[in-house]
Amino acid sequence: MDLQTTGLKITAPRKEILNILSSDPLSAQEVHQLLKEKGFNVDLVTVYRTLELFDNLKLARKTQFEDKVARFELPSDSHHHHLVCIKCGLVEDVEVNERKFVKKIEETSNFKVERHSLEFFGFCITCQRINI
Amino acid sequence: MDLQTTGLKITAPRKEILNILSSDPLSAQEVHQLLKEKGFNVDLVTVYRTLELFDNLKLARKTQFEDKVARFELPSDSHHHHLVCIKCGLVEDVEVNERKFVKKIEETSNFKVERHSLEFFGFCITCQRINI
DNA sequence: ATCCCTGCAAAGCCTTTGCATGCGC
DNA sequence: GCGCATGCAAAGGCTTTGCAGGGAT
Repeated sequence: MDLQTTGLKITAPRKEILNILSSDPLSAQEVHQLLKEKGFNVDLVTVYRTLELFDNLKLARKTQFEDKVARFELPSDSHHHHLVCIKCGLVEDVEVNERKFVKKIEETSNFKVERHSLEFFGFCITCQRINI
Repeated sequence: MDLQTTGLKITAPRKEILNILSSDPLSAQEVHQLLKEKGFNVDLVTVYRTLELFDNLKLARKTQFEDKVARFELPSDSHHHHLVCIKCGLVEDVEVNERKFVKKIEETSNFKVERHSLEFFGFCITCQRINI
């Protein structure tokens, strides 16, 4: 769904935030910082509200890692997961085919699985070399 | 590791908190509430500190779901994951053999995976029947 | 003109920190 | 008695809410 078809307004902050989003999950604060660097002074509250809106409209997807800040990324066609570097914070996308798991779990547990989260934490290639 | 061998002290709050913990992941606030119900008035801050301590000593394991509150459970011998009911909040343990995934990911991505999180969200059997 | 959107301020919630008192060893 | 543990108060960080002014349609 996009903004026009819902009767919602296309505004400068919304356009800029949508531009900044990518397949890398960004926190509201990071988006806010990036906006500032580009010369757009948008209130942090507006960033939060806009990201929440985008998530509702499925223009973005909200994810949550261990660090308890919410992150937002553009939804990609393929369902994917993340590799999060514990040291430098780098986030890489990774594809995993976990349908079998979900199916098996539904069969053995009587749970109806709606969604799942699967994230990997470790060291990216750079940080492995730098030696902790 | 246990308290004695580390030189740490065995106190009433620590004993009670350890008693309350189970394989169900509980938040600090929930532990605090349960203590109160049992007649133990332990400060919420103490609960936070104790749970953090237990996690460090591996007496408990800290996990984090989507709701951004940390939860603590007794570590079971088997590495397991959770089924979280979106409606009633019930948490069930589930075992999944995901070693193959981790191995494959390390091979294809150059990431060194230290740990991962895998949680499933859906509807428990009761809430499926009650009809949302 | 209408209603939505934004910014500012403030509050809410979970969690952490500082400090003096208290308790286990 | 020493040093860690606790309680109380307060702060910190992320996020949400209230409200009035400004802007898109």
